[in-house]
Amino acid sequence: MNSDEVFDAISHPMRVEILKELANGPKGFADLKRKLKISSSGLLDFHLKKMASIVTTNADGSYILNDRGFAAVQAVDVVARYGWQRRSYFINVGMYIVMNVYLFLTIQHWAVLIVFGIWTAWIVFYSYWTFIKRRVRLRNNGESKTRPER
Amino acid sequence: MNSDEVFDAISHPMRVEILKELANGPKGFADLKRKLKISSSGLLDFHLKKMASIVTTNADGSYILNDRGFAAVQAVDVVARYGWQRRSYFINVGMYIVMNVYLFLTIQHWAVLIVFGIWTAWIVFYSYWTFIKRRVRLRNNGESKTRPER
DNA sequence: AAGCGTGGTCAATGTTTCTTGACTTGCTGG
DNA sequence: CCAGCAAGTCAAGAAACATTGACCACGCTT
Repeated sequence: MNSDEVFDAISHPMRVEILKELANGPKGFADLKRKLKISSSGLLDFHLKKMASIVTTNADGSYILNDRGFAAVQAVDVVARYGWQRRSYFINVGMYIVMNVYLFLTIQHWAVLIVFGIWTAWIVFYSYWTFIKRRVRLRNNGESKTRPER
Repeated sequence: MNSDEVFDAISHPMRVEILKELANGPKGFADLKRKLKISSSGLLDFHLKKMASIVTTNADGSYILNDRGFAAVQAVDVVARYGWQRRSYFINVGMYIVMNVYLFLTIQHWAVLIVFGIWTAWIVFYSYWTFIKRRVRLRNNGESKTRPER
């Protein structure tokens, strides 16, 4: 999926508003105009045209998001929600440790090894995903401050 | 986190390139210039200034991403990777079913109920997250086609 | 001390994007 | 049958963005 187009389509505050409106279901032209308090039809038309790569129309002519549109909704979400991934990682790993220790102590059965093995594989993959691919950091690195204005 | 600024900062192909470069570690000015094959210093300066909300400098003056910058990296990733979420959902649920049936048949022990209970809770939450919050769809809904050019 | 590399700034200009407001077309209720 | 609304289109101007190229200051090295 070519992301340039998608980010172009959501790089204006009004378009992000439109995206959020459409994430809640199909909306007609006048409907969007009212909800976003846009006085000019031309303006809404302009922005809808800029969003052509993520918005389509359904059978009755209402605007809806296509797959890339929903991807865009998620992108907005990810940006708004960044910081929680660290926490959910610790919850996940904590659960892994507690549950496996518990199972080992309570059940003496070889099948527990299967559960343990698969769960361990999952945690290894999840750690790789979190820290290597998604570059979530345990704490901030040598970041100092924003570039000084001169 | 105000997402408008973040999407503004990555709404140009060159800035996405810069983002990807910086995701691999700190880079100096001339370093970025070489890697991205930019001939003009002014151009790089312009784009780095547009990215001020997601890029900062570290102690030795190299450019690095801040937290919002890494969120942006993820946003790019999410857009590029949309479509895999459906698949990973099915893999996850499939694993849940196979493993629990297997455990029930192999181990006759009440502690299996604990595993089953927690795992079920997780699957319910995961389904909610996937379909309600992230709006991943099992198949396309009444989407017809892109808005016709007139 | 002259030249080179790093790490920029700034003004000017061309290109795009945004916004406004006037206009069109088709349908519907009174 | 015509007023009014939905759903737009389009031209023109203002504002923002992208790019170029000239310039500057510092440190190193030969």
